[in-house]
Amino acid sequence: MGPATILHADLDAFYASVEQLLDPSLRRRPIAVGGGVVLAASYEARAYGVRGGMSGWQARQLCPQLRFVGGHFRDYQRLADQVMAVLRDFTPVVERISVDEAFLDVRGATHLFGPPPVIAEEIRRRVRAEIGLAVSVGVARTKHLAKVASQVAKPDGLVVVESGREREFLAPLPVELMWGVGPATQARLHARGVRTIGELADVSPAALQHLLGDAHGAQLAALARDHDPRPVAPRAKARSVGAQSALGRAPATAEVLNDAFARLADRVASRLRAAGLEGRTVSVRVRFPGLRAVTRSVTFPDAIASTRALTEIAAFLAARAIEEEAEHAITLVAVSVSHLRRDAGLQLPLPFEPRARLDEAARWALDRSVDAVRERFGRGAVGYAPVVLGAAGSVPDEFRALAEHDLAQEAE
DNA sequence: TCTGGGGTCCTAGGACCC
DNA sequence: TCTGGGGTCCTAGGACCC
Repeated sequence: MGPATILHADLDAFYASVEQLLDPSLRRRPIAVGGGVVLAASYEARAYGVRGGMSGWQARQLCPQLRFVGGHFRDYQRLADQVMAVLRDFTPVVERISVDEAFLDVRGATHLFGPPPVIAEEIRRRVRAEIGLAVSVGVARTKHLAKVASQVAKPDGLVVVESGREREFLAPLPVELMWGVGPATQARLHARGVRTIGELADVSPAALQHLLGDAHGAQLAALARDHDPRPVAPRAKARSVGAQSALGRAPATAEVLNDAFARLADRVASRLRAAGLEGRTVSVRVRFPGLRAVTRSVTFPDAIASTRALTEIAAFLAARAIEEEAEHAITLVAVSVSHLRRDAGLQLPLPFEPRARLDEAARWALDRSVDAVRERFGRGAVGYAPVVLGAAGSVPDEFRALAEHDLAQEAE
């Protein structure tokens, strides 16, 4: 059994903490970032039961004096990047898993900086002193344990799980603290009388697989017994790139679909081209009032990366799905491209609809020139007509960018 | 009065091939 | 006129994560 050298560092109530850092009058007060939906709540707001993901009105019911603040999304990215830079001062083995959290393996850093708990405290001290934010840290032998430990450490704490005491640490904790246990799994486990990780470890892997499916059951059985071999590693290459847009309640017309998918396809295709990627499969998701949603996808022999091809394919798939479902209103549309590969440079004509076969190479070349202008003058400088005119997107691009995964890894 | 946006992985059935 | 098994790919849906 190896030593506990894996750290999980997680910024506390990140968006809300940044707002309180930027505006001292918000400190020690219940605030929420967002409007229609709570993107993040300060700890003062959480004391009232306010949680991320809640609708705004629901949050106000719980906490009438709740202050909603606009998101300074560029500052979130900037400050989180500074925190990551601090982490990289201790080891290059940093795996960033979202804007505000990361794993580190400090195995090779102890001779310079001391044992892992000392490194963890130094990280917390520096992030507090240099950036002004609280970061909680878990230290353990595995990623899963380190992550659970940082959750237990919050707010503004440090929890070290000593090597050899892992199962003792896990046993009393509720199952929903485990990576991979969400509402559905939690409900199934509770129905079986399993509430703690210790109780979960007492269930046979076979029984868990029967209850939760082969892969998921086996994984939870392993994690509950503290078997987690995953190393801290840079992110694997991206497998899909997508974008979505909530529409409120919109009529399911061709105009709405064309406009929405033009905007989404523009985002997705630009990111693909910037990363030198293209994809063979286009998937579309349409959500109807009542949260029911359907998915449609199509896979081509050749990959695409042009905005126009993606727009046409996505709008076509969505229109067909809406017709099949006999719906007349939609609340959300999404498009995603998968089966990614390095762009071949040579773009073949797309055999999607022979009548309207357009030269994919020409579209791609046009898109590249649009990308180049935007790079110099900004996104608003140039765009296809529906994108420019339909710029009523409710969410700023800076927020979308926060959630994007890094595509800058080699694919295939 | 009903949850944003960007992702990953798994499952199950059907088509198709050997 | 159809028995048996194995593998891959595609599609649709769902759970989960931040």
